[in-house]
Amino acid sequence: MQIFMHKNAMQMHARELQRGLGGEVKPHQCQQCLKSFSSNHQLVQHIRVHTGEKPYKCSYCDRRFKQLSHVQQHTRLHTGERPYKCHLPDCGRAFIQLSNLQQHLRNHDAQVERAKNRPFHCNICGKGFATESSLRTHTAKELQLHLGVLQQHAALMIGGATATPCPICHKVVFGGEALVEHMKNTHKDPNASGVASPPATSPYPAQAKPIDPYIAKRRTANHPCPVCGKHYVNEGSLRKHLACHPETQLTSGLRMWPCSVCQAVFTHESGLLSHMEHMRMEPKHQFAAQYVLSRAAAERRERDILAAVSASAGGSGLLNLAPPSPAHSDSSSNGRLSSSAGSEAGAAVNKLTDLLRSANNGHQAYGDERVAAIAAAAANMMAQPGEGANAVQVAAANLVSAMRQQLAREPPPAQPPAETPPAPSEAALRIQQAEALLRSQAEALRLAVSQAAAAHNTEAASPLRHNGGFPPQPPNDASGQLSPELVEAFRIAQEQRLEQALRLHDPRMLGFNLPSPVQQAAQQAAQQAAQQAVAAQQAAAAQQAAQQAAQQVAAQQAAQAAQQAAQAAQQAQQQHMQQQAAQAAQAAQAAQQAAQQAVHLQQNPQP
DNA sequence: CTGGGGAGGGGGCCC
DNA sequence: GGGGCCCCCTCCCCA
Repeated sequence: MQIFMHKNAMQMHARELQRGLGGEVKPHQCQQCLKSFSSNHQLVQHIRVHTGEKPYKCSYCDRRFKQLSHVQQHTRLHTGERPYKCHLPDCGRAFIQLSNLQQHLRNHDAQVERAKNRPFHCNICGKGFATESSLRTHTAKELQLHLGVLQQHAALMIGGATATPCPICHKVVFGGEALVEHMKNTHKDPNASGVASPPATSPYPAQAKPIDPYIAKRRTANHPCPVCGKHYVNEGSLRKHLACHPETQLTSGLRMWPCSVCQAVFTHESGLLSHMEHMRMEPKHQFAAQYVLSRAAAERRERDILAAVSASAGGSGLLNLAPPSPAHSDSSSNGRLSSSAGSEAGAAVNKLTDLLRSANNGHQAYGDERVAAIAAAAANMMAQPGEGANAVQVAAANLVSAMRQQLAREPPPAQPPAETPPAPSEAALRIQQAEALLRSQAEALRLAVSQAAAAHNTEAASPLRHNGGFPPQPPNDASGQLSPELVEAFRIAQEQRLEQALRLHDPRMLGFNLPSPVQQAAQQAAQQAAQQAVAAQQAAAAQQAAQQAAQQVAAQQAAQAAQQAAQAAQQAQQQHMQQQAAQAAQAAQAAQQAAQQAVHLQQNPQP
């Protein structure tokens, strides 16, 4: 590039010299501006500047130009041809004009220079800062904005691989059937199929009559972002905008592995890992590389540990649930407890599984193993003998309550008639939301377990207490054995945490040893985690109290308490007091759960 | 406000 | 002489 620039500069300089020294005669002068040209052809071309004449017309649209070359350049807008490609690794951008590529290359150089001057990078948005203090200021100021972005990402992640953008309007629908419905209803396409379009070499959808991107752009701002819905007048603006939505790579059900630093995308995890390995010393990639590589290593360790735990504890769990791994589940068991379980907890799990299945509206394969495993784990803990209710049991009750509430949630009041059941996409979305909720509940459960273990500090406590709720090794004796369902529940919680850490590029969530510049941030994160644990404990205590009160007094009082707590939660939410709202909501949940249990006890008095 | 890409247009050179 | 191509500047829009 440097050579190129020098060449151009030298050419320009040579021309100026030639003119300045009078080496070239320019007999053709414009009568309006008195400019001189060496040929009549150039003069005629120039005069069009004054007359406004545009003799060259685009064959694709109505635009006209003064020079033929400008038509040719413009035509690339219609054909999509981008002959000037950036040769730099991990870029691959292409341009219609060479000058745009040259400017782009200059921007690359400028970026490298800025990266040198700004070595402190935000783990979330990637912005660079010259000093650590300015980075801290940014982190404190932009936290709300970051949270918004992360929530947006999380919303799409709930959709996961079933989130499919419409090839015409780019609206995101969930599932192939929903896409078919959307194509029929919105685009009047009777031949719509849910099959994703083949990988397009062009950024525009493959159709019998291709859409002219330039015409489309000139007509209206009809380039909607499939994630946030904002519209852009041209493809470039949308593509630029899409850089802030890495999850838009999740099209056609094919999982992609994007680098959040340089926007490079890989079709396999190994590609991303080798990319990070290669870029780990580059300043902008430094943090992201460390976390991505660490996450991959941690996941490998997890898989090994789980395999060891399953091998040693398999079949000896309190609940004889089929192992959660898809490889071990089949259509006959389908996550349902065997009849040998026979316990009340087993019945509860079976009921929950049925609820899941009915709410799933026929999509039985979706997440059955996971949610059934969580339910089994929760019921398992509830059924364990102990000295009264403890935090773990209460948290488990909370989990089950949340599942019941989520699964019993009715569709919106304006229900369609019975002959027109809700669209499969809605049902699938509800299930996905339910799973997201259950995952967060599993995380809360993990916190409650570790908090309870730390508080009581008993020797008989679960082996979870020293490692954040995740069982790292097989138990030593039969009394300390964990059921595979419980292992799965905690594995899911851990997996969720890892996903968050990956998306945040935040080492604090992984608990790794950190380099000194980020230790302070890690301490802050640890404090926040401790606060969360305290909040969980408080909520659990409130639940416990409500549960006991309901059992001792009456279901009516508990129901009243639940109503009051729900009102408090609503009030707190209105005041944007999210933490208080969460606690109140948990209390409400617990009270409701207590009410249900009290009713159950009244109806089924136990000996 | 700044950075970056898209796009239009003027002018020069080569064949 | 004219067509074709290239270089470069500039403005606009968007994040």
